Amino acid sequence: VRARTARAVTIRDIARLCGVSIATVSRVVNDAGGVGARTANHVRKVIEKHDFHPNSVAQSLITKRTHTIGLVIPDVRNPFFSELARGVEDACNANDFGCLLCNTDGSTEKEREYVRVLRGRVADGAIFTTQNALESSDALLTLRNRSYPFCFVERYIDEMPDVPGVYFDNEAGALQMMRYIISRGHRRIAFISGPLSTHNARMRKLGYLRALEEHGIRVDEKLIVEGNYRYSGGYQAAEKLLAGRKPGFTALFASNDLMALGAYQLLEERGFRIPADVSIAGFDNIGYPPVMRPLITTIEIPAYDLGKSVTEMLFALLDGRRVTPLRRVFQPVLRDKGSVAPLDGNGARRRAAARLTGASAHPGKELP
Amino acid sequence: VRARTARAVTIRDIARLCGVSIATVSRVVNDAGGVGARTANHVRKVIEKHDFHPNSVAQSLITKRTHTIGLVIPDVRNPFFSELARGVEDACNANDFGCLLCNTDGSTEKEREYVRVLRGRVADGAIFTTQNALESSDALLTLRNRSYPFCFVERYIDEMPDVPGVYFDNEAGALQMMRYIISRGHRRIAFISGPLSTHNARMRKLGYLRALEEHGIRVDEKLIVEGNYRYSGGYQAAEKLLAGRKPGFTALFASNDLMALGAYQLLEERGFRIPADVSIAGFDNIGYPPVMRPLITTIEIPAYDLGKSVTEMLFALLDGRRVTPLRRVFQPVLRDKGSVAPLDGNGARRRAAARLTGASAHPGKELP
DNA sequence: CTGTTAGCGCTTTCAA
DNA sequence: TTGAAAGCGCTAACAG
Repeated sequence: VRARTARAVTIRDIARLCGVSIATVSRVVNDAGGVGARTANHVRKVIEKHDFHPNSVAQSLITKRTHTIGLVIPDVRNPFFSELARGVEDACNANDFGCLLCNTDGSTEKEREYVRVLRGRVADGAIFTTQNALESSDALLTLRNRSYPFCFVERYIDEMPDVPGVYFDNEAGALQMMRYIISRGHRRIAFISGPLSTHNARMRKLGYLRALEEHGIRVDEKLIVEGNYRYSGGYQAAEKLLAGRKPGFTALFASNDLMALGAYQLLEERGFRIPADVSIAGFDNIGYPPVMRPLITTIEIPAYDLGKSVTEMLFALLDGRRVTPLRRVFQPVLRDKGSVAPLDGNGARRRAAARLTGASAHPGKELP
Repeated sequence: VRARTARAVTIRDIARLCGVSIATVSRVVNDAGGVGARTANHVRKVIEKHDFHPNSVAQSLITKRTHTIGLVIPDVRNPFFSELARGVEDACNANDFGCLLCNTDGSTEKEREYVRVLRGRVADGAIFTTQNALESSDALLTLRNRSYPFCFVERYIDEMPDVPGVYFDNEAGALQMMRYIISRGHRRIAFISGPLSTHNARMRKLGYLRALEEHGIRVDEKLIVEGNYRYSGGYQAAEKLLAGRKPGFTALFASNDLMALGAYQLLEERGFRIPADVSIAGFDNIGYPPVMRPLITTIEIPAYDLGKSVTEMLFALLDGRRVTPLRRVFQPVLRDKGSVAPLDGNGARRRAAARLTGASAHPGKELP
């Protein structure tokens, strides 16, 4: 298979074929006007006939625009990011831009590498999302120093307050969920945070703490565990929370749905019924097919809209338009799916304790 | 916010700063050799100091390689495609390539548009996946005529037998599943196909039919419904299958997991228990968090591997290497998750009929 | 209205 | 070992 790209027809070929200069051809190609109707038509016909397509690399070299942006995310397979990516891509598409997909797996190394590639002017600008804040910011700092246009989504870096971004009000979301849980009568509420190196994890935790304070509930450090936003992390965190054998809580609030589900598995394995024995709440509102159970009461983050929104923000930046406000913040919506039960007195806790010796509901289940 | 890209430092700047020619700098940058050690070191130091990065657009113009490929898929939000995309991206990354994400939603219009963009030499090659075969092939035909390098994954177009591709043996997968279902005692097996305009849907159906023939089971057209690979499509198809009020089947085989789940919902709403009353099987093995129920016995398609594999195939094409074989076919693996129950005599069917008047298990559930 | 010309930033002969 | 020079395919003044 000899598949090397054939020599493409160039603007010069068309010019020669039409007996005009390449400038004229360029003008009709770009609808720049200033070309006689007859000439223009003829040129168009020849272009059509020979299926000429301008070489966009050459165009980019001179216009200094590639019409491409980079999207740097941890992993497209995470439903949250694929949703976000789709929002970005749709916005790009609407503006005749392409979107370069960059998966970092949260690795500073990979992110740095992508930054290197992007600033080679492969992309006109870039969008960066969640990452451990400090470690990788040096790469971003050089970008900023070169005044390379970029925006953040759900990524907050203290050192760069001037970078435009789209955010979600994580603290408000956690606060709202906590108020709801508390309104159902719970006072002993366990919390599984995200990795506290990330800004959003810290904000969610802040919301949790704020709510406790607001209701005069004493913070119990034994009820707080740091997770990693992954399923297995939720499972392990729940394991840790139950270490003392006595479930010191009637409700469990995980910082994202995946961890909530991981915790759900552990709890179920230990014989707890949810929400009868323990209530569970999550964050993200990952969309699964409607029949899928369990359903977790959660906070919805409009990932698609976040993606679309940053992209438009980035375009404003690219156009040299004023970006106001510098930050756009999306507000949370609570999605009640019934996994937080009302608490009648101390009942749930006592029942839970009683079930502790019960057989595992799902003995041989593996973690991913 | 004035964010227009600042003038970047160019090779000429470095040359001047070093007192050498740009050719020398170029040699150093590309490790082309033929440069004195002292000069090279000095140049490297200056490059480092001024943070020079070669403009890749200019490089591309001359080398005629952009180090980017295009990935054209229906929708990243579909877990199958995000998995595939990740495989593609990883392979790209390993070869210092970028991956341009192109979502078409199955629209011929969008696909054509992307083809136009890609052939502008934005990408060195492209990967195309599932789509209605005939309608959009004209765009692909022009690509081929221009000998633009591209490959298929899970997309088969009769008119282009010479395009390299990576495939999944859909017929074998369906056959394997059917044999399994039949081995459990089922003879009345309903089938929900994918859109028959696609090759893989036709192949899966073929596997279904082949298995029936193999076991001397008469084909009942009333047990075959065409779906659309979507959740709602599975729901509606199941509705149609139950139209006569009597479930004329003891097992239901859907051409993908999403439809299987949609059908599951309908069946459950109608009061059937699964798999006690009706068995259900799917295709794709979409990965959900481990606690999630229901589990559907299914055929696994290694989407990630498919993606990785085509990408490597495309790279071979780009290198002018011989692509052999022209087609790579991945084989199915059955994942038993317990949704296909053994059938004892006619029991299941009779029980199912009896339950028909029962109340809906999930009354107010909405479709997406 | 149209053509000439000078690059965009880089790679790559070809000479020295 | 190094440099000069010729482009890659196109756009954008600037003349005519």
